[in-house]
Amino acid sequence: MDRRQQKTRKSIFNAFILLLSQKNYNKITVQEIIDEANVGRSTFYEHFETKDDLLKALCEELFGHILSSAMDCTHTHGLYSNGSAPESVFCHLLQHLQENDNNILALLSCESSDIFLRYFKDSLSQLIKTQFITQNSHINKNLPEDFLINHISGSFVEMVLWWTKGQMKHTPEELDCYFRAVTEPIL
Amino acid sequence: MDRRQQKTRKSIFNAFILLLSQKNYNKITVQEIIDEANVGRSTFYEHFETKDDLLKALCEELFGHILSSAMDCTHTHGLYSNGSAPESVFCHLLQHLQENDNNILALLSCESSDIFLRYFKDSLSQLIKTQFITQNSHINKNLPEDFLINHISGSFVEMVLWWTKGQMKHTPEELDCYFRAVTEPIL
DNA sequence: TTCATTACAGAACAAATTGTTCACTTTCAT
DNA sequence: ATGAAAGTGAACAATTTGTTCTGTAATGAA
Repeated sequence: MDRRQQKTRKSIFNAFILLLSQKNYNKITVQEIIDEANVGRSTFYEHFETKDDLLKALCEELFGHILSSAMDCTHTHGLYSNGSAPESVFCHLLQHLQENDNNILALLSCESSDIFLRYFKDSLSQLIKTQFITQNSHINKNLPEDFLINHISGSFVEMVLWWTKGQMKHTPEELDCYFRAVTEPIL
Repeated sequence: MDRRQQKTRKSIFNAFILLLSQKNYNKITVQEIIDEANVGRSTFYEHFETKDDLLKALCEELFGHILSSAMDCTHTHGLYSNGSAPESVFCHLLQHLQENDNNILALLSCESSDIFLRYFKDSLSQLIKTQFITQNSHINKNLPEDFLINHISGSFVEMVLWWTKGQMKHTPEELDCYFRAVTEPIL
């Protein structure tokens, strides 16, 4: 990819993230994005078809990394590692979020964070689903599998939302502990 | 309130709900709303300042009823009634939703359902909070109270989302049973 | 370094949307 | 019946969107 393209793409992403931290997604105009990114109007539309397209591209870029990283972790350890805490996939995810690559925390705590958490949850559900199939520890409960998957992934993103909205006054390790406390008893 | 106002307001609400079942909130224009509602442009703006204002008014109208009804239920029975199922506030809420007053189910299963569930969750959190204060059954756990409240309300709306997205192939009683299975063990 | 390719800038453009205003008509409550 | 309140419909400026164009500058390969 041309260096110019990389630079432009990154400028637009950064401008977009900055604006998202200031106002609602719906209220952001393409004009504001290109002003902040300092790129021409036609340039924007050569990179992205619409504002929604930009949003989608941003989500894919950000959560692609995180989820694939988590996927590796899951392969070696399972969803929860048997026994002690630190290798939990969920803890791994939380730590990864706290590292704040690409300013992802700005997105998860902004006014439109729902959009990103929804995207995150969908990816997370798929991850958990594959894990459930190999694990089967839940069969003895008479709860529908897709209900359980939805509950786990949903609870996780709701926790992340609570975490970020409250200025993140907890460590990933504490959160992981809380999450285990409310999910392990039901598996 | 004048009959004309009632009629106009209801027309706009219905048109809005219909459109929400067809396309994303962001993509709906005021022009489409007034065409569908068959009211004049100036009339719309006499009732609502903006589209966002309409959304807020709709939420207040719909969830106002449901939540106040649940509030009464909570006062007499507590969050979960001691012992047997049918008086559970959550079951009551689900039954209320299934009655589909004002076509609320169309909103909870539409593309923009997040918006409504978010509003619903905020109201629900307040309800649960007051209940927790009087109940205190969770003090022995070392989980932050606001984390627990967020977890309960969050799990509930995620369940409702799962329910509606899956064409509601479950009864409120079944859902209540599932919900108890994943929340009672942690209280 | 040269040079063809590719990306960007910037302006202009039509179309759509928003929110306001105003003169007019209809409906309501008494 | 009549004044008051509500709705109509058209017109309006101001934004916003997405496209198209010409000219300029950066890139990467030979």
